[in-house]
Amino acid sequence: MADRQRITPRAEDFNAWYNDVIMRAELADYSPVRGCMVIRPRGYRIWELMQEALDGMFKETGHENAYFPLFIPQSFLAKEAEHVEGFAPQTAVVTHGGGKELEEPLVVRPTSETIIYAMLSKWVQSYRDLPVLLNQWANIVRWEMRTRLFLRTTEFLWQEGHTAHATADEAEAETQLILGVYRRFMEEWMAMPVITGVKTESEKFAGAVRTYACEGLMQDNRALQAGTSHFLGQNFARAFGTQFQTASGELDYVWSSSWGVSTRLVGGLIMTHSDDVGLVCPPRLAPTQVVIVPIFRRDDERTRVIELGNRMADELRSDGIRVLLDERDGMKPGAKYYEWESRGVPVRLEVGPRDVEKRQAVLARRSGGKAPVSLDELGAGVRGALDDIQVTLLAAARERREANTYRGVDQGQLIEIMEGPGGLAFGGYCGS
RNA sequence: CGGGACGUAGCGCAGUCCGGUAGCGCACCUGAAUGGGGUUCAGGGGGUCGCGGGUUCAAAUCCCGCCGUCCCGACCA
Repeated sequence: MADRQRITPRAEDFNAWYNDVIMRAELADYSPVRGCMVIRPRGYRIWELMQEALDGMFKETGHENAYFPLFIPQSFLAKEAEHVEGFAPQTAVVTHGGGKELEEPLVVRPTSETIIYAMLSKWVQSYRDLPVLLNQWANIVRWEMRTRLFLRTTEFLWQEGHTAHATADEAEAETQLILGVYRRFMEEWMAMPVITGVKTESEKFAGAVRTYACEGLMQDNRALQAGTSHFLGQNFARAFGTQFQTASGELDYVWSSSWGVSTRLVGGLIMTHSDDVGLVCPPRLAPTQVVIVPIFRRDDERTRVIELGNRMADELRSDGIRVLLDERDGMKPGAKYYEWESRGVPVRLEVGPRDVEKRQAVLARRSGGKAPVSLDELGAGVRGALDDIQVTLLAAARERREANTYRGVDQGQLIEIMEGPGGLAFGGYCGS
C-alpha cells in the first residue's frame, strides 16, 4: 500500500485530525497572511447554505438586512467603557490612506455596535420608529494571538443582528427569540444539539448587560460556543445618545440587543459529525448531497451508464437535490468512493451495466449501508435517505451529549443553564 | 510573548549526526491495458534544499543571524 495521504485518527490527535479533515475535504487552506484563512469553494458552499437558512429565519422573525462600513472612527469604540476595554487590544487600525496620515485612525470593525448606534441616533426620534430590527452579513477582524481554521481566525465572516426597542422587556424578548432561532438552526440544520445558558460575567460580551449562548458538544468532549445573543440594556444608547420620545412625551434611551453567529459554525459542524475517514456533513448543509458514480468496462457500457447517470442527475436536480455526476475517466470507482466519502457527501448512487438492465441504482450511505433503489422511486428513495441521515446524525450527537461525556474541566463558563442536562461543566473550546 | 516541533518538487517525507553528482512515495503529463471499494505497466516533466552571512577545494549537511509555519500555553468580545 502506497503512502496514501492519511487522516490522523481522532483518538491519536484530535487537533491534527481536525486540520486533516479540512485540508482533505478542501474546505479551506492557510493564507499567506498570518492568522487568516482562505475558504475554498467546498467550504464556502457550506457557509452559503447556512446563510440561506439563517437569513430566511431572520426575515421570518421580522428582521431586515442592511450594511454598515468596514471602518469605524477610533473614537467611537471608546464611547462605551467596557466595550473599549474588551475590544481595543484586538483591533486592527488604519492610520494611513491615499498616502497620507489620517487625522483620526480608523478601526477595522471587530463588531458594529458603535457605528450602528451612531446611525440609529439619527434615525430614531419617536417610539413610532421602534423597534428597529436589523441584521448584516459582514466580515470582521479581531487580532487574535492564536488562530485555528474556522474556529478562530483574524478575519472571519458572520452575521450580526442589532435591534432597538422601546422597553427592556421587548429587548429581552428579542434576545431570547434569537437564542431560540439559533438553537433551532443548529439542531435542525446542523444536527448539532446545543445547551443554552447565560455566560459568566467574565465571558460576556464587552458592553452587554447579559450574554446568552448556545454551546455545542464536540467529539473530544469539549464545548464550543456556537452563537451568542446579548441583552445590551441601554448601554450603547447612552454612549451614543440614541434617544426617543415615548407615547407619554418623555425622552428615553432605546433598549437593545445584538447577536451573531460566524464561520466558526463550519468548524462546529466538522467537529460534531466527522470521522476518521473525513468529513461527515448533514444532508441539509451538504454542498453535494448525492454523487453518482458510473461503473463500466467497455465503451458501449460507458455510454449507456453515463446516459442513465445524466437522466438520474437531471431528475434529482429538478427535485431540488444537489447532485453531481462523477464522469472522471481513468479513476476506478473505488477511488471515487473514498474521495467523496472524505468530502462528506452523504449519499452515493452507483450505476453500472447491471443496474441499467434492472432499471435501478445502488444507494450507498456515507456512514455505511448499501441497497438498490428502483428508478421509479429514485426521487423518493434519495429524499428519504437524506432525511433519515439528517435525523440519525442529530440522534447520534444527542446520544453523546446525554451520555454526559463533556470533559470534566470545571471552568463553568455558563451559569444558569436553561436547557439540557444540568450541572455540566464547560471546558471552553477556544474560549468564547 | 513563552515552550515544543518543523522548513528539501504541488502534497507527504528521507538525506543533516559523520560535508563529496538532490532522492523516495503520492499527485501531475503521454501511451496501452484495467474498471461493482483506493488499477497496472512503460515512458516523462517538475528543485534558487526558507532567507542572509561565514567556514571549506567542496555546504541541504557545520557555525552565526534572520524569517516563516504548525502544535501547546498565556490572550480570547
